[in-house]
Amino acid sequence: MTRAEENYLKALYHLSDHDRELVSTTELADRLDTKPSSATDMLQKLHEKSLVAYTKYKGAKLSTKGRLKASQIVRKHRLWEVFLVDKLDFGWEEVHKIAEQLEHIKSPKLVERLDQFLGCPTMDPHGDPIPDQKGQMVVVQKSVLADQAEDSSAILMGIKDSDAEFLTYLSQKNIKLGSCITVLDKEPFDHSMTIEIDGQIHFISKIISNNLYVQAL
Amino acid sequence: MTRAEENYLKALYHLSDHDRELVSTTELADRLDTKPSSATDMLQKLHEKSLVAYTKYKGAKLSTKGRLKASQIVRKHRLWEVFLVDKLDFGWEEVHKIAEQLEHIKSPKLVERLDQFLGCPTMDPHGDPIPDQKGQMVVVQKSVLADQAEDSSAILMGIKDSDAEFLTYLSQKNIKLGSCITVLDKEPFDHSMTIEIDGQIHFISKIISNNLYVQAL
DNA sequence: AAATAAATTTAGACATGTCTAAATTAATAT
DNA sequence: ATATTAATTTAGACATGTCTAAATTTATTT
Repeated sequence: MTRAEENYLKALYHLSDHDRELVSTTELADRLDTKPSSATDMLQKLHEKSLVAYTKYKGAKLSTKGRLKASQIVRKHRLWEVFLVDKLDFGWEEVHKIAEQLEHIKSPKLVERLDQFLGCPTMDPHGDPIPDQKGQMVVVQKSVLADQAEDSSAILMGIKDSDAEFLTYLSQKNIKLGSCITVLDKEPFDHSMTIEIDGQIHFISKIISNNLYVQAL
Repeated sequence: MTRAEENYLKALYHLSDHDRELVSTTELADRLDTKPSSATDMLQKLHEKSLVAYTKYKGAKLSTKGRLKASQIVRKHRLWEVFLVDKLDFGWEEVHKIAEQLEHIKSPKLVERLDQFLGCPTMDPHGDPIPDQKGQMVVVQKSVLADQAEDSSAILMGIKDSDAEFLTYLSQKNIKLGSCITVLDKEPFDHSMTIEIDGQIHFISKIISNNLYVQAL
């Protein structure tokens, strides 16, 4: 298993996460910041290895074997993120890039020892679930802050699109996983809202509120 | 910096450690389990990058820049080894192969955070010194158990050639860093010796006693 | 249903790092 | 000092993963 192969499997895993049946070469190429022709080459290779079901001009999806392999990479990625945040005091916006390297370390024993060392966490620092060795993970009801009713409260459970910039934005506003958010006001016009967190008032746009997973109280 | 380049720098670092002035392509190739022609190619490339001083048909040695780079890789290798042994309870014979992967992770911040997390250790699990950010490390008097006088005692400080098989052998005999070793008898014939560790008697050959660094008491 | 547009694949090229086999240089022996 | 041997380098090839440009297939439009 080369690093490139692993990256393609992981990309397919995430793209088919949102229940798209088949992933196109263009989507895949965009995700991996490469060209569709490169994606084609790799899909053919992964198909040969029975990790991907690929039909010319149609698209690709992971085989059972491929999905398991991908989930193990995601497992490693998220466990290392927990390590970086919980043990080395990194901010949640810093860990993704480092975990992208660490996820390729090959040692099943290391993964399981790390898992135990961290207390077998089920969620990573962004609220994403950590698959177990078999690829299973806890399923959480994902509702989005944007859909929360006025004058109701909710706990921040996860970040939908956790890119570094957005995470920094949240940190600056002292918004973190587990924070209790109260919706004070919703503007019907642009769907922006006024919220309260730890006694502080914030105005957030719909783009923001749509990116925050919450659990209603 | 590619992984291959890093491996060549590290190999040069270790080979010139024992104060050989120039390293030959054959030595380098042997160490990296590759062919001399490949070593030549890489040496020319590293010379271009001013990481290595290389003269055709003569040999190569690290430049100041190259040595610093190499020491940083060794630093990472040894810090990760400490992590694996101290935090994840790996045996000292298991960690080398995993650390060979971890040493290539690129994140200066990670290295320094890890260092602090581990309590800024100066030695790795095999008793080898850990270079600091500038490549400096503690210099320890290295005497070898073989040179220890009869009826004297010494503390095990390090392993000269710490390959996995040898380390497993030592673990089985309950010999570890810090163990107090008393030389009961030295056989002048083959230089084998009888030693006592934690009340247990062992007979060891000169090959073994030559591989154990000790500090006399 | 044919023509155009968009997506996808193929062909051929390049970079990296490796190899084998041949050529060259250095070391050794007579 | 020359011949032979050993070490080293060069030349040309291959595998991986990428690219651009051209060819092909699918989707869309009229």
